[in-house]
Amino acid sequence: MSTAIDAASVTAIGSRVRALREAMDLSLRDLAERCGVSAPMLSQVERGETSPTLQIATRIAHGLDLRLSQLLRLDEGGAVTIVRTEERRKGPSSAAGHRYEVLTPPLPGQRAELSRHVLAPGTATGGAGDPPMHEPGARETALVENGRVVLHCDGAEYALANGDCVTFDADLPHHFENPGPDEASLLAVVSAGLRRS
Amino acid sequence: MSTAIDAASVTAIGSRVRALREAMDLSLRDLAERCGVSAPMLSQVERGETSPTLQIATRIAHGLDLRLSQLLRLDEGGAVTIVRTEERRKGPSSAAGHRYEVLTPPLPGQRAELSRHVLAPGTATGGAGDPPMHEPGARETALVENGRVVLHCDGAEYALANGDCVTFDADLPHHFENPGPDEASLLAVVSAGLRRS
DNA sequence: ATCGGCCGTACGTTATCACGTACAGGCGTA
DNA sequence: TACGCCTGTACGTGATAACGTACGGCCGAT
Repeated sequence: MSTAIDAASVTAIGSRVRALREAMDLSLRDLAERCGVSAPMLSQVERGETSPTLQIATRIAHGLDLRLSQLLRLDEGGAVTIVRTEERRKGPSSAAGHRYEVLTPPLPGQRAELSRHVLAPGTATGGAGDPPMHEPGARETALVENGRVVLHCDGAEYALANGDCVTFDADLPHHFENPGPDEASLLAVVSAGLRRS
Repeated sequence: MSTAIDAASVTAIGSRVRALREAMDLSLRDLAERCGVSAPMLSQVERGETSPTLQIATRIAHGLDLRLSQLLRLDEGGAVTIVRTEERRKGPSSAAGHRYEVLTPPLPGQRAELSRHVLAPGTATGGAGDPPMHEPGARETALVENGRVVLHCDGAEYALANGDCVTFDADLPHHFENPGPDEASLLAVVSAGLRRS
């Protein structure tokens, strides 16, 4: 089932490996020694004649000083995508005092989603209708643009001032709160984002 | 060689698949039908008793509405890391008219690097000493904070106004230019960041 | 010209992946 | 209780991934 797509991506991996290997100026045997995979196997993989095991693929990636996930990241579409200011997707203006916009395009291959959140004094993200918690493995980076906010993450609190940048596991329960007297805004980068069907 | 690491990550993948499947409330046979892989195979993969082929792994990922690269991204670890405003790493102030700061911590597990670039009128990123081009597979998202910039990517040019957001493959040759009369600043999110040895 | 060394690939063997079927255990219903 | 239905796993078979070895082709050195 869907073997066509599979085959395509598999051969893509192959040429990718070859390109990287040649870019590093390694012979098949060099790479074979680096990663513990036989040279003929590498040759077959590069030519798309076989689909390596995750185990083997991991070793190949490591031999190229890559993580397997990085090696496979050639799938999702290339080119350039622009989202103009007026095209931004607005989040539901549900929770009082909290509004946000998503700045990145809604592509499935998108690895990082950028959004800007504005919090009125005394309000917080995570109200009903807000994006609550992220999928397992998700990771979030937030930059405080204006004002002060408090990050509540997995029970703990972290006070953040203007310009501070915080990174945390987004699959833990979390939300941002604006305690101060002034309006606060922050940029959030969520890297991961899977989706139910 | 390095079979220990392999085994670890492979079994990790397994539990990951199981967690995701259960989170989607699917039985083995449900997922089997969704992705075209037999239920017993899925069971073995989930328990780490076998290392699936890239082909099979791809199908499994698709059955979970994921790209394989996303499924494998469970590597690097967690917690919360804060970079205060005054702790930011400054980029080399080499190129005249271009200065930048890195906002995210220098952790190896970091998936997305956030940086702010300021361009004086008539200048561009990519001068000598600047971060030139990114590793293969890297992907970059940029948000124009102030002024106007032109993205040069792989030969083509893209005019960006204040507030525009652009996403592109960062392993292509690219740089930003500020043509306008005013100073321009932009936030860049680079997701990937691998490293040669 | 000829040899040595390295390149990438074709061959044959073994290990194991992936399948279909068949089984033990839990749950709601008749 | 006994039945049907579903869950997840053990078994045996065919396909194939991965190995080691061996071959033709290319380049530099002697």
